[in-house]
Amino acid sequence: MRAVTVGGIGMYCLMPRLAVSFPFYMHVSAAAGVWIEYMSKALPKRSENYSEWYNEIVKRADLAENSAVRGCMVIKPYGFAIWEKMQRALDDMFKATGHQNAYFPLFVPKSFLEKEEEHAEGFAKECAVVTHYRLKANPEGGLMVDPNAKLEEELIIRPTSEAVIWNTYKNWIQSWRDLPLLINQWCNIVRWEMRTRLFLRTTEFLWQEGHTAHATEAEAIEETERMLGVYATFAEDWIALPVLKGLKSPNERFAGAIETYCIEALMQDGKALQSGTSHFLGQNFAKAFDVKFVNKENQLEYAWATSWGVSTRLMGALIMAHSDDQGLVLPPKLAPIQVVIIPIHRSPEELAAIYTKVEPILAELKAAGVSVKFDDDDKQRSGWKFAEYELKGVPVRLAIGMRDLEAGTVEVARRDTLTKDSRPLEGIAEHIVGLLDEIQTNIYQKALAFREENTFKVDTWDEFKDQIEKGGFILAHWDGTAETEEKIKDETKATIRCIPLDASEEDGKCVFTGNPSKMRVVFARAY
RNA sequence: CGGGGCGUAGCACAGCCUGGUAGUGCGCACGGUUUGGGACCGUGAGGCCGCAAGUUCGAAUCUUGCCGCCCCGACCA
Repeated sequence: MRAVTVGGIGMYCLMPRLAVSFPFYMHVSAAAGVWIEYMSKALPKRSENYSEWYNEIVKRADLAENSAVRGCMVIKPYGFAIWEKMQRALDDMFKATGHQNAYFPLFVPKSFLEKEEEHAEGFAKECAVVTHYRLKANPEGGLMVDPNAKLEEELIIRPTSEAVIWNTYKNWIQSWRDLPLLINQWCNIVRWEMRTRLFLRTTEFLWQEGHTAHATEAEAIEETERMLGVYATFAEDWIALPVLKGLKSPNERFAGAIETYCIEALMQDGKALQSGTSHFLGQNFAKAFDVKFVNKENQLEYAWATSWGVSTRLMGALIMAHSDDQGLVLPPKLAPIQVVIIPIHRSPEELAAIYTKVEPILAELKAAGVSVKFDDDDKQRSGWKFAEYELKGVPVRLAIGMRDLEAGTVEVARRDTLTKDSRPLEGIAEHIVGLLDEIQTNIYQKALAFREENTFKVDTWDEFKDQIEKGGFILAHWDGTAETEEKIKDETKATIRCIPLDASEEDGKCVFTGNPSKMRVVFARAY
């Protein structure tokens, strides 16, 4: 990180000395406002260094920071507030589809993890293992692991909970009357990744994992697809993020699954981000953990399983999908603060006068369910606040000063378009409620337009290699073999993101081998 | 695990080549002037210069070893 940030940070540090002569640029916004933007505090530009831009935005918008523990982040209050809003919305959707929350242990005995063979193999390489249960004073100072406190059996810190949960389900499921069993858990998990990035890939992360058991294959598949639908709806309606729904190729399938469904989103740098997965697990786990039930015909059967999850990676998707060079852009539905009101005053008397006008607006907005902050903090000046709330992605900003009091107006600024205009105070709350909806829609439409502009049908290998460098989703024919997929990955770093659920049959030739193909699949480089 | 880079104040860095008062900017504290797009001036606090050993009269600086972090690859939600 250090090497990369030198340019950016170094630049800011030089600024004060050069302030007088340093060029600033103005950009005239579409509606009325003119922005004067001093570059001194600017973020790195997306166009120049996307990943540095991402890292800086996460830190400077106070979302998260690297902790003292390798690969693990501290999610800061502002970032966590966004995550909580995501949790709330998702949790409501889970409940509405009949699920209940429960909690299972952090530790998975090694013998449990071993039981489903593919599952074990898939996760073995990235497990944190607890081998001892006690420390003792080290004669050379500090503490040491007590060699006498070795665990009989190692405990794995859950990389996912299928094993513990299906071991539990064995005791919960006896009859078809016990099914379906629809459980979700919110928790943290650990996957020992080689390289980590805030929110996108951390050693420990927060997620939710749904684990359901069903009496029939059809029911389980229906559940898998239902939850994929929930994820897609959440992504589109809340994150304002258009997603492709599809199936993973066998190579990319979850370890232990018969079929993995996913939602895939396109980020502004042209890379794909897997944003959620829903797995049809067949009877694999029921067999591994001996979960049988008596069906209506009084016959013993193995239960059918699904699991599905989304993680704090969604925060990464949220940031990368919408934000700009001024900072975060939050969809109103997930913004911890939807509206900020900034008074512009010189004295306590002026502030008091402003507040008499602001108070009813605050009340009206709160009554309408809008989260609004009146920032009369005297320690910062208004200009500083403008920049700060832009950095933090607050969707709507109102500024009100003495000029407005005289004119009976208020300045309304939109974060998504960076426009501002002056409006009458009269009826402002109602206007804002409508504006928040408009912003939510606009952000989604913008992201959708971006994805459409960056989705390409490609039919030749040369075109493919060329386009993959430029980024975006590539729709291409594939012969359906793992070998071809592997070779394409080796040559281009592109993977099959998904086989779209809504793809129509179309005869064609595999872009790599020329073998016959019935359908286009989606290729991209991915996070 | 392979290849690069870096550890000096809360943060970002300079100083090291050529050994001898520990420096700059941001931030922080106090005071004043300011306040419609990241204010300015003044004063001040803040350091085991990653750790250990060595060379030397003397080490942030030279040597050796260790530890940690970051970036690029392989692995992944």
